[in-house]
Amino acid sequence: MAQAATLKKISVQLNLSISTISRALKNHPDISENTKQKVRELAALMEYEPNAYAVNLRTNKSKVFGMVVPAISNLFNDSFIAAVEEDARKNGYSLMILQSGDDPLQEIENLKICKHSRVDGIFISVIANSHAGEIFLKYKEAGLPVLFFDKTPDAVNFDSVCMADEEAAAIAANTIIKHKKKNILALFGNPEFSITKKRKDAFLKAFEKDTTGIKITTQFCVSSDEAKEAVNKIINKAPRPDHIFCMSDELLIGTMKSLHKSALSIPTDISVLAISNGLIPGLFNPEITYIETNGYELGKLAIKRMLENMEAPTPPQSIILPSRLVEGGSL
Amino acid sequence: MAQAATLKKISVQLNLSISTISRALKNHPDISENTKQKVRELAALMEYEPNAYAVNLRTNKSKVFGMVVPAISNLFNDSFIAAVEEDARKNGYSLMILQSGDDPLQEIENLKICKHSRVDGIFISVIANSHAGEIFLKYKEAGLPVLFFDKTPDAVNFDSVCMADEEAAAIAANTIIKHKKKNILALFGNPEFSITKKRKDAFLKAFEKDTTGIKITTQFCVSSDEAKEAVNKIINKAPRPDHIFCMSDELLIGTMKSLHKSALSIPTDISVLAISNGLIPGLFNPEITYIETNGYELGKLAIKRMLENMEAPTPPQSIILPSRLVEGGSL
DNA sequence: AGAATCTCCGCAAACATTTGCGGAAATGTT
DNA sequence: AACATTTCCGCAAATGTTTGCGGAGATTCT
Repeated sequence: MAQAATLKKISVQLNLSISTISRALKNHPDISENTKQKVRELAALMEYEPNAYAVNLRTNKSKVFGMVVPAISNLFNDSFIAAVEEDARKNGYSLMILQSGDDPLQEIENLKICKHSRVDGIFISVIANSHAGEIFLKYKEAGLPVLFFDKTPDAVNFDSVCMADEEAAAIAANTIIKHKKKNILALFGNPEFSITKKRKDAFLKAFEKDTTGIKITTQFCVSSDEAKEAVNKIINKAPRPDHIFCMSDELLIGTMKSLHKSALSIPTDISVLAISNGLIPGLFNPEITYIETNGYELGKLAIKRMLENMEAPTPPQSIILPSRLVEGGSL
Repeated sequence: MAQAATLKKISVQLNLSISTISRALKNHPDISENTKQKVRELAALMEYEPNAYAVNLRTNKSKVFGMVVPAISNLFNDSFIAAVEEDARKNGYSLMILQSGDDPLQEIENLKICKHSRVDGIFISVIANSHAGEIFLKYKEAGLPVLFFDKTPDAVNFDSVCMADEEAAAIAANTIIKHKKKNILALFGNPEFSITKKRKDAFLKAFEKDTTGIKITTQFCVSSDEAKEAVNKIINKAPRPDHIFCMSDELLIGTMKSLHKSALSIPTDISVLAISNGLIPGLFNPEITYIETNGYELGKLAIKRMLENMEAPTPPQSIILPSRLVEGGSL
C-alpha cells in the first residue's frame, strides 16, 4: 500500500495548493465546482482520509469520550457501556475505556489519561473510596465535561445520570409490605457507596409508616460470597426470615447459592426480591421478582446528555431513570 | 485554570529554546543537569503534559488499540475486554472499543474508524457473515497489526488467540461417553461461525470411536429462546434424551429455562453439560458441569501477543488456550 | 473605459512536538 | 599557544491540517 495520502500529495498531483484541496474536500463555496470534482475524484482514488492527529492538533477536538469505570465486566456496566458506545459512534465519537479496579490511585490515573488523551468528555462511575474530588472540579473548570453515572460522589453541580435508587428501594419495600412479610433480611452492598446509602435509607423509610410487627435485619455485604455466608447463617436460626431482599445482582447470586444448598423452597418457605439489571433473576426457578435498573437505557440517557454538552455548555443536570417492578415467581 | 502548558510557554519563561525544553524533559544527555532541574521544576509547576496529538503527528504512534466486537455486553467478551484493557493500560496503551452489532457494514465501518483513528493495533472478533476479509489484508500490508480472537475468519496468516474449541468439544464428548449417556441432544450456535463448526465436528468425531447404541441429535440455535424452544419440543417426545449438551452460555440459559418449566430433575432425569465462561453454570441448582472457556485468560494472552508485535513484527501465530472440565452436579 | 464586484485560488501562520545538524564556549591535550 | 575535544544549546525543518487575508483575473455596471 502506498504511503497514506495527504492533502499535499493530492495538491502536487493536481497542481493546486494545499488549501484549495482542503477547502474543496470540505465543499467550501470559494472553490469552483469544477475543481471540487477533480479533487474529490483523486482523493477517492488515493483513498485519502484526513489525519486525525493533525486535525485534532489544529482544532483541539478529539471526538473521543473517556469512560472510567471500576470494572467493565459487570452486569450493569457492560450494558451501560454498550449503549454509550452505540450512540457515541453514531455521532462520530469513539469511546476509550479505563478500568479503575478498586484502586483510588488508579482511578485518578485514569482520569489523567483521559486528560492527556484530550478526550472531549468523561463518563465516570466512581469507586467506593474515591479521592478524585478535586480533579473533577479542576477538569470541569478547564472546560472538560464530566458526567457521573450510577455511582456518583456527593458533589453537586455536575451532570449525573442515575437509577431512581430511592424509588426502586421504595417500590421494593412496598411490594414486600403488600405481601405481608414479617421477618425480612435485607442485604445491601458496600456501605461506602452513596448508592447503598440511598437505597437503604429509602428502603427503611418505607417501612416506617407501617411497621406492624415487621422485623427487618439489614446487612452489608461487599461480595457475592459474603451474601452467601450471611444468608447461610441466618436461615438456620429461628425464627427464620420469611423474605430476603437483595439490592443488587451480586447479592442475589450469593443469596440463591445459599438457598439452593438449603431445602427451602421459594416462595413458599421464603420469598426473594432483588434490584437488578434483568438477566440474572430470570435464570432461577422460579424466576426472581425484581425492580429493574436498566443499564442500557441509562447509557442512552447519559450519551444524550453528553452530546448536548458538546453542542453548547449547559447548566448541570441530574437525570434519573425511573424503575419498574418485574414480576417473577419468587414472591 | 490557565491554558494548557506547552513547551513554548516553558521556554519563554526560562529564556531557553523549545528544543532545549523538549530535550531536558526527556533527559537527553546534551542538556546540563542544571538546566534539566530548572525545566523539570517549572514543568511540574505549570502541570505540563505533552500534547498527545502533536506527539502522534510527529511520531505516527497513537498508543491506542482498537477493539472491534459484535457486542460488549456478552459474558465472554466483557471479561476478554477487561483483561486486554488492564494490560494495555499497564503498558501505556488505551483501548478504543467499537461494536458491530450483527451488521457486516458496521463491522467494516468500525475497522475504518480504527484506521482513521490511527490505532497501533486491532483486536477483532468477527461477526457471523463478515465481509471484511480484504480489509484485514489491506491493513496488515499497511503495517497495522490485526489480531483475531475467539471468532476468527478462516484466513490464515494472521495472529489469532482462541479457545481450544476442538479440545473443549472433545472433552465434553468424552465426559458424556464416560457417563454412559445414550440419547443426547447437542445444541450448537450460529452455524455460520467457524467456532460452531469446529466444536460440532470435534464433538461428533469423538463419538465415532464409541457409538455403541448412542443416539445424537444435533441442533443449531442462534439465540437463547431458540434453545428453549428446541428443548421444549424434544423433552416431551419419547424417547426423551438423557443428556443435553450446550456449546455456549446462551444455549445453556435457554435450556435451563425449559427444564425449569418441566418436572425433570437434574441429573437423575436428564443431565446437562455446557461450554461456558463460568458465571452462569454456577447459578443453577445443581450447578452445571462445564468446560471452561476463560475470556479473561484469553484476553491476557491476546494483549501479550499484541505487545510483542509492538516491539517488532513477528510471523503470525495461532495461540490456543487449553480448556478444562469444571465439575458441577449436573452430570 | 474606468470603476466596482465576483469568482476562484494561494500564501503563510498556527497548532505542539521531535530531531538532525551545526555552532559557540569551555575544557583538555601537546 | 595552537589545536582537538567535549559540553551545552539553538536553528530550522518536518509532521498534516485549518483558516484569515489578500490578490489576480474575469465579469458587470455606469
